[in-house]
Amino acid sequence: MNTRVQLTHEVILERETVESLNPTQRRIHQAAFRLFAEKGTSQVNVLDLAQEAGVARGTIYSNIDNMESLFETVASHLAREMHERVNKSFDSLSDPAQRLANGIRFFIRRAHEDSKWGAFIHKFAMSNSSLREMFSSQATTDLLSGLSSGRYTFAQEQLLSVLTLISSSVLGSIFLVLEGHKTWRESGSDTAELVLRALGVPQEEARALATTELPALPSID
Amino acid sequence: MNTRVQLTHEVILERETVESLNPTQRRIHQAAFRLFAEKGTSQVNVLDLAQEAGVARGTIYSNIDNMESLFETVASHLAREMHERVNKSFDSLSDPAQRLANGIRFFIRRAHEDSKWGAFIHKFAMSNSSLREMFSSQATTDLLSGLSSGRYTFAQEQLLSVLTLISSSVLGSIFLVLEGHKTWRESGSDTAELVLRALGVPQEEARALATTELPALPSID
DNA sequence: GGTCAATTGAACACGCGTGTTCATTTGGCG
DNA sequence: CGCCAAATGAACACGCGTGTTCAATTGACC
Repeated sequence: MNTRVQLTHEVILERETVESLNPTQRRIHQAAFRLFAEKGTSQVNVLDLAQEAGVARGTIYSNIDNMESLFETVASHLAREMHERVNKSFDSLSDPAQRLANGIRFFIRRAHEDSKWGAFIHKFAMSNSSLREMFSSQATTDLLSGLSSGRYTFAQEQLLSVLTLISSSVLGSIFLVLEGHKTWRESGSDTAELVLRALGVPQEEARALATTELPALPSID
Repeated sequence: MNTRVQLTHEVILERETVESLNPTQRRIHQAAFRLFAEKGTSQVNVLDLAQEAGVARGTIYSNIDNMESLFETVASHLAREMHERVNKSFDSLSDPAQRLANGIRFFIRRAHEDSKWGAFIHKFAMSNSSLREMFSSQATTDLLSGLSSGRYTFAQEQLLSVLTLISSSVLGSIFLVLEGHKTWRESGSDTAELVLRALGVPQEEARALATTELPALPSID
């Protein structure tokens, strides 16, 4: 029972029937999220999961198929949730450069505020397709509109390289914050500024865009 | 029996007595390198390793202590080898921006030429300290000298963020190449150009520096 | 109070990987 | 040829995780 949702730039994410999760399943999924973030997929076993969820081992088996699909569900749920909240926040912003700067900083701030979330993203953003799509669908639209409005100065053929630069530096920055080597403010502003400069935004302007007051992430519904 | 080696910028790598590896141990280490690259640390078991090395299971146990130290040895050997070769190539280059561009492209080209190497770097560059040090020690010197010569225009306090941007975008680019989404030439030049622009190098100059003929990596001894 | 679905937790069989031991074989070298 | 260190591979005990079954318990709801 899945419905398909068309996103801004020909990227498709599956909408899971999250609503159909009963309380027990929700606890299991939340526990799984924490464990995956801490230990990585291959290190999470059923017993740990049961204990973390405060549930008996048998309950796990009667509520999930296997670890793999559980992980997939958790990851795509995460991707969808973040994607929607960021998009919602973008409703009030038209400047693609400002949106990009804010997007970058949203991710980095959230990794700071919820280190489990940050760890999860950092571990799986490259290997999981839902998360990868979240990153690229988020940025592609704004990159293209920024290009055509002359705000960015890179070649169309470099789009994929630019996308990769953006997502990987966000991940690197999240890592920096998680390890405590930088505050999220510094790391977020620095990364946003550097990325904008790479795209052709003049230094002073890039700095300004990267250091505005960052609004709170809207919640969904 | 380890000797310490002082690198250019107060970064220390251990010199293993690689020479002391007998032929059997060398085969085991090389097999381990391949398996770690393919499957990740936690998925390599003794039986697989023995088969890949063309050796009996008992031989593994009498030649290594455990997987963990084996991995550590392999990783730091890799870091040292690459570090030395890149450094050697830099002997003939004085421009920090040209060195940085070439360094970035060396990594990406090598990942293409030896996909096992690329996979290993991509998997472990962030989590292994030897590999992390290789990245940062490689770049820090040139970043600082480029800063003081006015070639780069970023703030000293952003050094760590810049280092992170560089290493993570190289990793992202390696991923792109490994997945076959881009050729190493495009991906390498794009990444080098984008990074230089982020540091303040004007677009045309950045493009030129990122598209020069890339020399072969020197071999060591 | 009775019903029923969900949860519990113990028991079981199974596979896989570890690390050790050891009798046997191999192959290089004096 | 004989020596000896290294390599072999089978056997063993062990721990851990899986996935299944099932009788007993819980607790929400009518």
